[in-house]
Amino acid sequence: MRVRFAPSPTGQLHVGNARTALFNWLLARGNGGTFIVRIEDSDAGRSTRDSEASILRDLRWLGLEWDEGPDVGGACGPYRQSERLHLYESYAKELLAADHAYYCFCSMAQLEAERQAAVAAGRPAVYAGTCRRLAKEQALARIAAGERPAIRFRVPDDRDVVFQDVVRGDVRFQIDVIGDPIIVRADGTPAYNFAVVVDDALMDVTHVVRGEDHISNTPRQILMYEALGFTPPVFAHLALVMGPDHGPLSKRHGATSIAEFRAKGYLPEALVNYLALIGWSPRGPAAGRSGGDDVELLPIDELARRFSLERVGQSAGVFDEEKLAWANRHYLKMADPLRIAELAVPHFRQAGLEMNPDRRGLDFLASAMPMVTASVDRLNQIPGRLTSLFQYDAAKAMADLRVQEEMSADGPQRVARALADELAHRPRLDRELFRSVANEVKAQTGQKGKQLFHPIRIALTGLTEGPELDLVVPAIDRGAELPRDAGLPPILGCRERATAFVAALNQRP
RNA sequence: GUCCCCAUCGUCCAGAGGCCCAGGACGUGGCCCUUUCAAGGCCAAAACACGGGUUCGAAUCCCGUUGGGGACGCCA
Repeated sequence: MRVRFAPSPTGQLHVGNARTALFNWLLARGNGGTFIVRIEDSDAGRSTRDSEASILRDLRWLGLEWDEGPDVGGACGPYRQSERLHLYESYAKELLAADHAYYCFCSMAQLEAERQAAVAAGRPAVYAGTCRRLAKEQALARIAAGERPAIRFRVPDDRDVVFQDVVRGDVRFQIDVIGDPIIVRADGTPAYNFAVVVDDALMDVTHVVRGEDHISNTPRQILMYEALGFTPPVFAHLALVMGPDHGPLSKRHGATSIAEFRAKGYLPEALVNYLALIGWSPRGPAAGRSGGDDVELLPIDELARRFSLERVGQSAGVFDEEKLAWANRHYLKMADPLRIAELAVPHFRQAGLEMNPDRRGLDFLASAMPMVTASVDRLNQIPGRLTSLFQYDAAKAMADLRVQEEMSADGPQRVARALADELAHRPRLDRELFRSVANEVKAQTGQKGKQLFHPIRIALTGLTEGPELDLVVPAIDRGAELPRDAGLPPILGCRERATAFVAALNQRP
């Protein structure tokens, strides 16, 4: 089995295309097949190397490694259409010689007028066939005279085209709605429908899995396979991914490119897992209705093991970022804290916290991850959840109305003072020490439960909400012990915080 | 306009004639847990687009309607 993903390098890798790539990858990996990446850059004007590089980078980031491709080579290269021009040229000659193709001198304006006339008359908007019957000598003469024709494939007119689509079943196209497609443009470059056929055939692609937007190209491509003497591959057309309004997914729905999702702090394994769930389910008929195997969150290898084209759905799916976020939370919790810490660093910087942590700094950040990964959707929310670590300003905290309100009562004030006193003669806190301190404060003030812990939270973090104190407090004091050159912003210890807070408390009107 | 595809809870899926007065997941609501916000646990509401057939029996098969999507490029 040989499958391919063939993006045209004209922009970012979109979630829809990424899903197509993923399904191809799953199919190949689940069947011991070969996954090929081919760059469809036959439109030189729109294709860029930057775009190619970013698409390849995104595919790698998703973990969709390929066996053959532009940068890794392979037996059927080159893998950029722009480097295969000689091949298209030779096959075009072959088609011309066999009269399966002909020169077309029609002007764009003429074509456009014919198209409009056809639509107005209620006829299919296909090429009228003006140059179809042009004698070859005549065509050659016009070329000799300096005209630059395009080359069209001659679609037979005596039969409909029927093919078996793995996800759609039998698909039949009436032949009269298939116009003769251009296979070589006037400038000599190959057109899409022709280049794919030549490439897929020469690369021995056995299964073409692509978006449904290509389904209407399939009959002409099949005709070309036949004219060229190649055996057509198995086709599978995937329903498209839609936006929440059931329209085409677009920027107005929010992020649409893989790069954007990465930038927002989604993990590749979450994106891959979620994408696999649009139009496919790891639950087979075997799962039954009594629940059974209802697991949707699976590692990519397991997805590949279970994947089958036959089980791919036929209807379009709406992209649901909420469900993506759910998958992301899951993988955030599963992931190695050190990895998450490393991934979070750029987000801290983006949030305005300059840092360049070394090993010790990263270990510290990693130690703080368990208290946030459970309560966050994405990496870019981590800094916000951890502000209490790096930013402590007693005066600023006292300026908060909610804080003022809470601290206006006698009980909370006594808690804050007792806490400061207690901390004054204590070493840096770990979890156990913090508990004993809390107990001591409780004994001295008679405050307990919420009355006890909320003031402590405010005094130590300056905030009225945040991660569990049991976790934050030890983290703060671990951070306070970090050497300056660990590459993190300085962290004020709990003792200093409590003292500063009481001072601010005393100063307020 | 022409052709092609699609149609189960708000969303993603399960369902391949009786197992379904339809099952799971996300989201939503409620409850529990809890020093806060979350997380987590439990419970609940929520769908077979419509109309005709076929059949003893249809979410499942057929036809039509409606609705949605896609394609009709010297873009891919």
